[in-house]
Amino acid sequence: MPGRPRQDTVDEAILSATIELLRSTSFAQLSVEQIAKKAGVGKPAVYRRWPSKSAVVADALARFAPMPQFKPRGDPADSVRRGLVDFALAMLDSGIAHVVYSLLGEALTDSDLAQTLRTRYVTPRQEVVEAALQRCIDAGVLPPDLNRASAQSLLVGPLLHGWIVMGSRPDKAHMTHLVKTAWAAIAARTN
Amino acid sequence: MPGRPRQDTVDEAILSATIELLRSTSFAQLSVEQIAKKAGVGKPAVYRRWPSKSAVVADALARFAPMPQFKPRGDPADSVRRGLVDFALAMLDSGIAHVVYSLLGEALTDSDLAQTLRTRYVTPRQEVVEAALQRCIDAGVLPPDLNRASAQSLLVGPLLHGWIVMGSRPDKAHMTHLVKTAWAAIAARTN
Amino acid sequence: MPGRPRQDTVDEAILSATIELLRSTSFAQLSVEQIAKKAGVGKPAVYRRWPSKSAVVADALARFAPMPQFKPRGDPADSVRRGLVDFALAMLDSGIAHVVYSLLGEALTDSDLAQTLRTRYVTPRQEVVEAALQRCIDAGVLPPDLNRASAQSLLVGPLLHGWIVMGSRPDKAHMTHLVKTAWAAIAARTN
Amino acid sequence: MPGRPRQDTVDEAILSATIELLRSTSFAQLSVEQIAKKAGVGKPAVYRRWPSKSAVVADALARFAPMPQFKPRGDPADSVRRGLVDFALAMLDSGIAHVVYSLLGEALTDSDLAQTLRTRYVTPRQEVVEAALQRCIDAGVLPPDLNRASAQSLLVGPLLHGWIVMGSRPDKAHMTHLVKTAWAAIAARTN
DNA sequence: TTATAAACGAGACGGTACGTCCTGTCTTTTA
DNA sequence: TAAAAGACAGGACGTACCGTCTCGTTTATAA
Repeated sequence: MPGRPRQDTVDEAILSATIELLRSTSFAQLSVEQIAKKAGVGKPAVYRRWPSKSAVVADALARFAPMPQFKPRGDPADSVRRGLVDFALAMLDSGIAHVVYSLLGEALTDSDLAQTLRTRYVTPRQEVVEAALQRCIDAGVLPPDLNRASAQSLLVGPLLHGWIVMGSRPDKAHMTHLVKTAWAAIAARTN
Repeated sequence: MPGRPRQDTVDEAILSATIELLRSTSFAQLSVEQIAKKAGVGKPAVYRRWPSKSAVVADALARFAPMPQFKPRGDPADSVRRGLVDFALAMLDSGIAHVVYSLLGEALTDSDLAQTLRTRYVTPRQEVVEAALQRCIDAGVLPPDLNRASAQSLLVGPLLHGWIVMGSRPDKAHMTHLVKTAWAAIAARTN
Repeated sequence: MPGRPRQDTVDEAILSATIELLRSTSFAQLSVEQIAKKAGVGKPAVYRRWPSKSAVVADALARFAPMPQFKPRGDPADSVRRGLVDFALAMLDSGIAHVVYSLLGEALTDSDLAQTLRTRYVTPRQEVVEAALQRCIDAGVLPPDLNRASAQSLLVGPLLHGWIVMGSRPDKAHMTHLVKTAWAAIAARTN
Repeated sequence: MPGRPRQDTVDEAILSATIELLRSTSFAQLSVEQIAKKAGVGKPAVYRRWPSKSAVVADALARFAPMPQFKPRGDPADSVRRGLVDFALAMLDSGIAHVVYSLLGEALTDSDLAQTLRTRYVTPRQEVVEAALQRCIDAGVLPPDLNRASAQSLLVGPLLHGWIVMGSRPDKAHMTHLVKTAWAAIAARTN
């Protein structure tokens, strides 16, 4: 197939510029023009790759947002609890957690965006958590009939809830407390 | 002091138009011009009352978004659990829950908005939940040293978490399950 | 009629900027963005008044291009001949004669532009010439059954023909020669 | 020298496509991209051959625009007059006369274009007319000291003047009248 | 009762950004 | 090495909104 192929460096430059800008800008205030300028790229180079600002941002998150990590060795319950707390802290430190909320809000009235966001951002992270939970089940520290979706909501939902609604950054101790409490609940009963 | 006083009907028309539009539009796509047009009002009438689109939307949420309601009689624990589930369902039915996420995301880089949103939207709702939890403490079904912030995060955080990340509307049974599990956790131990 | 009225100063600024730019730019290279910037005006202020670049330029010509002038006293034939030569020289000196050709070319595939250009630019100038010719007929120096359209073509057509095709600026003597020769032809016979 | 040679068919395709498009498009609206697409050719193939849109169009005119033709036999004056009228009619019928005006307008602020246009379009046509006039001088029907430039302006200038400024297509009779009147003037006196 | 002054709907203002199209150049594969 | 194909940086297009500023009108005090 003839024609000049797209340069991967351009993709990279656009996504990097996007993440960089989002550290100091809200999603609504971010503009494609800023992105293109910061990336040293023409606007059409952006639109050739993504159909909208939302899509660029979704991809930038997929590419650069933190991924939960769980140590496969040692106490599996502890691995999950520590991994989730570290993930939440990494989100806070990344400076882009606010974008996730804006974008999830947008996605609820834009099914294309929702599709992208789930495939590229949400699902990969859920799968990592799922695998960690499975190790706990295999080790017998979680019940075999655990409802995975519920468990994820109960463990992850509370972590950034206080931060997003109150704006005060939670400390590690508080997060550890939250995840331990939730863990006790899901470990105690059949889900 | 002379001069024509502001008409309350204009405030009302603007906020109603805003909520109406938000049922079918994302926050980013909503414009003040649309709001003014739909409200049958000039743009200056909007800017005379609020400094920005965000501020209008924050006020519209404060005015029209569901408020948690708890029956003061009967089993206090059941009152809290039922009240929270009903609140979450009301948010889903209102068609504006997505705006809350977008707006909370915006608020993290806009302290004026954050201030408004907390004062007018978040805090009033937290206080209602707080009072309901206090009734449980008074009745002895929750420990007296309960950490209120943690408890709210653990109870509320999971409820819409699955919906926002997966886009599938949770049913009442699932929500009831979530809130019961979380409740068991906070009731069981000292927080 | 409600609403803030348009400012005449904005019209003026846009047309002046247009003429100014056209002295050193071809019609094809001129951009609405340049015009707006030079006029200290937003692009929408231009598009609120005219539907296209062509329309702005047509109006600018109508407003600022030279108008033929004929002395009503003295020898009427001499008045016409001198007036036409002076008009041609004024067009050359104005630095915008080239635009007339580009625009007439555009008008042939754009009937809206053609309409504007004729109403606002061509016809007013033809009428002035027509009146001067009529004075000659009244004075008996031109035949009463003169074909006006032919006469105008024969007198005006040759004047800038050499300039436009060869690019060399004709001098006054040459133009005087052309108009005198053409005059002899139309005065000699019934048209 | 090695390598693939240029295909003459490409030149041909580009110029044909240009002329074809110009029958229904103004010069300003024409784009190189359209030309390339219509010619089934890449843009670089165009830019390899011509430096700009203007240059392509100038060459297309040189290649496809009508050329004045004069019968060498019979009455030489009649030959010139008929030839000029037929030429003007051919220009009208070709559907590209409007381009000539736009392009001449552009040429006045673009000396490269002016150069090309004169060498390839204007001069060849003037030379043909010049030769026809010379035959008239040789035959004694025009004065030997005829100013050729003036004569061409007087004969050719009026022909399309009415059409371009009024937009109404002149008929053959009217053109014949114009050229005869002008002819009488230049034949009558020393130029 | 009459100023005065503010709010009203409307809409123009200087701007910014949109998403598209085109420019003229550069880079790839194919022939 | 020229071909087509098409990506590249850049710039202009014409539109939608931004938040501000007149307009002419309406409406309620305060003089």
